[in-house]
Amino acid sequence: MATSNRPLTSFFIEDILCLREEKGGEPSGAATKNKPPSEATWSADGEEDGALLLAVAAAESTMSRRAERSMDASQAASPSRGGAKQKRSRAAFTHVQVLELEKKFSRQKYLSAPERAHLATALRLTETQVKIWFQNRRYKTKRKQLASEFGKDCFPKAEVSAVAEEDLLRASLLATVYKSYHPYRPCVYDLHGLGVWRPTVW
DNA sequence: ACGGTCAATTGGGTGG
DNA sequence: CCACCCAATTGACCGT
Repeated sequence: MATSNRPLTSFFIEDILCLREEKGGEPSGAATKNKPPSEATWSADGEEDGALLLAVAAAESTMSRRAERSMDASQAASPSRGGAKQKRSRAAFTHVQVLELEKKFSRQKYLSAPERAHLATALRLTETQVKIWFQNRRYKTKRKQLASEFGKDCFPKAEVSAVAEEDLLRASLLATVYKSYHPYRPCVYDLHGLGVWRPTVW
């Protein structure tokens, strides 16, 4: 049961706000029985942090209207513990947050605990949020892939693989981000010749 | 209105 | 137990 994991998930936003204030503090309860950082494999990721934090900071000033409203709503619905039923809040991650999550996901579908903690801190999300995002993302990818494979039977020539489809998705996401924040350069997303990202488009 | 998207929840399973 | 996973569902929010 997830409840053992996170009993009061409706207070996620509160956690985020706490994180913002305490700067990297652990969200209370849940998912934070951290293993020792033995598996802290920050080979290439360490050097991204600067840019990452910059990007997140920048994103905060150019936060999407949707996310902004979401935050406002969550604050308005600040929990009166023990009172009436809490209206479930649904956080809307900023473009940059999603972008960084996507970027990470494109390289690895699973995160170790330290990796998750690191990413969560960098993006100012809770570890649980990062975990759930990856969970949902994997499931989404799988569904898409199954759908496209099923579609292939009906339309054998439709070789638009799930991967290519996702590239398009990312590309459009990138477009949105860069339109709203130019200094965050797309060259960051060139995946060492993997051909996943096409910064030259920009 | 309404359908789509997506973060969050639920429930069942696995491994250490 | 606990943390994590997948799969499915729920519910808030958005564009139309």
